[in-house]
Amino acid sequence: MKRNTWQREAVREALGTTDGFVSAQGLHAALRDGGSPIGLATVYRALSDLADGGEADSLQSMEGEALYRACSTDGHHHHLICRNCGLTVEIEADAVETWATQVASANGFSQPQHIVDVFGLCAACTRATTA
Amino acid sequence: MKRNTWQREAVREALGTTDGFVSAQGLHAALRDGGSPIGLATVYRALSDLADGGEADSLQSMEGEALYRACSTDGHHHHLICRNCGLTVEIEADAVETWATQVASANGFSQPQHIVDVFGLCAACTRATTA
DNA sequence: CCAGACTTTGACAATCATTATCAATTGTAC
DNA sequence: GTACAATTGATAATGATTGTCAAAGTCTGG
Repeated sequence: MKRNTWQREAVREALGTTDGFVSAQGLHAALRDGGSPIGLATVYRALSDLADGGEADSLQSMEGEALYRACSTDGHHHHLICRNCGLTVEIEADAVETWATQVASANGFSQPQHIVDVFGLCAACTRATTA
Repeated sequence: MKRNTWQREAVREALGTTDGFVSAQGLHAALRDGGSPIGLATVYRALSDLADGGEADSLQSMEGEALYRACSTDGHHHHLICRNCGLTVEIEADAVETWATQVASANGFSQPQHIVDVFGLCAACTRATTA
């Protein structure tokens, strides 16, 4: 049985009000700063529950942290992430989906899963870096 | 100045004789089993040197480990990996390359990097699992 | 509203991969 | 061979994540 606790709500809301991807640690820090006495372990649990339930997406940052995000699009999609400021754009990639499936089956693989993410510098950060 | 030590050679060779991706820990264990007194830290250092020098590819497994592999293809390419036995197929993906670049610039992003890997069950493991 | 059953919490310890430390060792150039 | 600087490796340190378990919270049926 799943129960409704203010902690879970807090995590869900904190995720919702964040623009880009956040680490569990970062989200915990933010909640603490906001005055919430929530525990770190609880944030980890809530996040992986949300990810399991499809309410959040997760990915590994290039530094090896697990990052989470509440995504607006319901279905399967990928991300374009600014490696400087964290700005995230959701991208549809039907072409890539079918490509992945094809490549997999062409080589005899079943149950394909794929990791497809694009990192870069957003327009603003590109300007800032160049300047 | 770069020096040639038997340790570096050992790592290079161990990588070369491995089919799929290996974790640093796994490679170290293999070398030790083979009678080499090489140190764990050294394996890590050698691997990241090889990766830097373009002699090896690295990726993050779904379990959060860093995996390494000596790749035959010189240029940029991606991988199709069996999540059960580690069998790896190198795949060319021009379509994906251009797609990534396009998506990035369409959204104002510069310096695009992308992570594109496909995991699945290879033919053999599919049979084994179904049986 | 109340009790009891069952979850969830959270402080803390434990784990796991990886990185830093630093003295001892070993290539390399001359 | 000698001297110098890079490399090694045992071990400690780090940092994210997960396990533990008693205490506290939540839901359900009376």
